[in-house]
Amino acid sequence: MTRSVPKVTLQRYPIYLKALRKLKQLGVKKIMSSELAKYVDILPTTIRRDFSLIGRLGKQGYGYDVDELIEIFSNQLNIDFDERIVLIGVGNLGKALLKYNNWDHVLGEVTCAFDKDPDNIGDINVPLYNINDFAKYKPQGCRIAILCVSENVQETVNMLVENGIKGIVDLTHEHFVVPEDVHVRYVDIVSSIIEVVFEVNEDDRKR
Amino acid sequence: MTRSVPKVTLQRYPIYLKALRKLKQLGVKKIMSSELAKYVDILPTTIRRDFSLIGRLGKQGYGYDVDELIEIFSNQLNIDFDERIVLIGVGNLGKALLKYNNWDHVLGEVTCAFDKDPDNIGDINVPLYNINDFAKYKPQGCRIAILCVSENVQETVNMLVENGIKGIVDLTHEHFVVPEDVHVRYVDIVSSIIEVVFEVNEDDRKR
DNA sequence: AGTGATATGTGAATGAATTGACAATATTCA
DNA sequence: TGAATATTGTCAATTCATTCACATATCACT
Repeated sequence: MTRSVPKVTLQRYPIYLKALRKLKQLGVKKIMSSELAKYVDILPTTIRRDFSLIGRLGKQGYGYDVDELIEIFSNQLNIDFDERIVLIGVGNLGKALLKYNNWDHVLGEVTCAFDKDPDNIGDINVPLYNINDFAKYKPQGCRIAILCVSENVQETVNMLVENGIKGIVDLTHEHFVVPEDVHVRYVDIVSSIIEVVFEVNEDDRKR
Repeated sequence: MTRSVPKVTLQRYPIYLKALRKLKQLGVKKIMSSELAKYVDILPTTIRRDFSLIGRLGKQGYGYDVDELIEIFSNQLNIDFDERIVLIGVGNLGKALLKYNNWDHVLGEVTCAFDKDPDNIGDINVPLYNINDFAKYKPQGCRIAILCVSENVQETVNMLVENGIKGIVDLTHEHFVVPEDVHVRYVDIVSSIIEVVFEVNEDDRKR
């Protein structure tokens, strides 16, 4: 992973990983780009190109070894992350996410959570602290935060950034701004719905 | 919206819409591409180009009218409040989503929910039916489903598709396949985290 | 009303991503 | 063991997206 990976490829890696896991579960041992292509609906060439950015993962005349591929993907992605992730805001959604915390062992789990009102939250499976003590309890080297708060979003973000957070996965519906060296990914169901609706409508028009 | 809109532009529309709503709420009446640019972190030219695909929305020497823009976007995107959306699978996550149901009045709320075990679910704020009765209780004209099940994913998807679902917003971690006229958007926190981590790491390397 | 200032909309240039085509190479089977 | 087969990895061509640069249109002010 030394070369710069196109943004779009980056978006496809998780798709591959997910599909490969499923295939493994189905007992598939080897796969070739053309089969995988049908499975994930991405052209074989694109797949091979994407894979080749990580290394020579396949064997000519044979295909790719599923286990090996999963291994390599996880490692390659994992190198880049023994990553400590914190969850900010333990409301309904935050709680639901924590229950997911066994995220397929795809990445480091959520290390701890913060909330403005930690006393009124039931039992959760990670340590929970007051958001005001973020500086104090922030795990060493933690750079990534999942943002689930519903109030004071901008203020919270500012505080996180001041304390070294470099990447935010945003689950609020609020808009906020960050310095340019901080990366945000929006996880927004509403936006996704809009996009799907739009696609469906475009299809309709064509017919 | 007669011309085909680039995929990437499509992904930006919801970002614009969200930002514009926020601006409106703050009392902003007009905005120019350069201001909006700082706000959403997209270059002014890109913004203007994206907008121009819909029509001549702005006024030279003046900028864009916020209200008007929101209006046009919503219309053009066909994000009516009429869109009937169903939720499939009312587990932790599904329940958390239902609590969000007042999605900023951006689009139609979730009309009803389905689960394989509707009796063991507490109080929720929409009608709840057994997934086996989907055909019976599916709202008229409903095309969009939010998928939150954790088991029998493929089977569930097949059933939905057979019953006229054309767009799926997928919150499972499972891989599944759909006919090509069905559109899927993955909402996957794990993937998002992976992407953010990548970006942060890439930044690190550059410095 | 007319003129200057300003921001849009877009053609042309650049840059990024996808796809086609094939040489290189591992595997398989005689 | 060696030839035939099958599939990868990658160069080159193409398609798609971004950005530049400026002509064009609207507003604001005198």
